[in-house]
Amino acid sequence: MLATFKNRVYQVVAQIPKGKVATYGQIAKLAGNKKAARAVGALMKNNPYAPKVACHRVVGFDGRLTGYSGQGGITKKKQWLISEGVIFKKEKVDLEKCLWRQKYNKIKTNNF
DNA sequence: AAAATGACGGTGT
DNA sequence: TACACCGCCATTT
Repeated sequence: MLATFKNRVYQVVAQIPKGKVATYGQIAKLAGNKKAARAVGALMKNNPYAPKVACHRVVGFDGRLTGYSGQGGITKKKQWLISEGVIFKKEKVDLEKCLWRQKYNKIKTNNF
């Protein structure tokens, strides 16, 4: 396993749980470069690890469905996500509920 | 090695 | 919502 950027991206994407989605920027950040969101998309297009890599669970920063070279394109991707339990707001994903969170925010043990 | 490419992110009209 | 522009980055040719 080469520690290249793209491999890290595939590694991260493969960890996205069902019913959740991640943004290109988030993945890029986890991979080491939060500004490499664009590069992430390009890597998804190649997607040599498909279907192991859940490329369909990757959405835009606003939950917007961009890209997807798969069959049916965006429409199919949308349906696919819905089937996994992802909630949709019009043409966008409800990031408030379905955004993948690798790290949970520190819980306040001493509230008040 | 340099140029071209793109499934982004953000801002403006 | 649509369209145009620009900045950014890794991969590919």
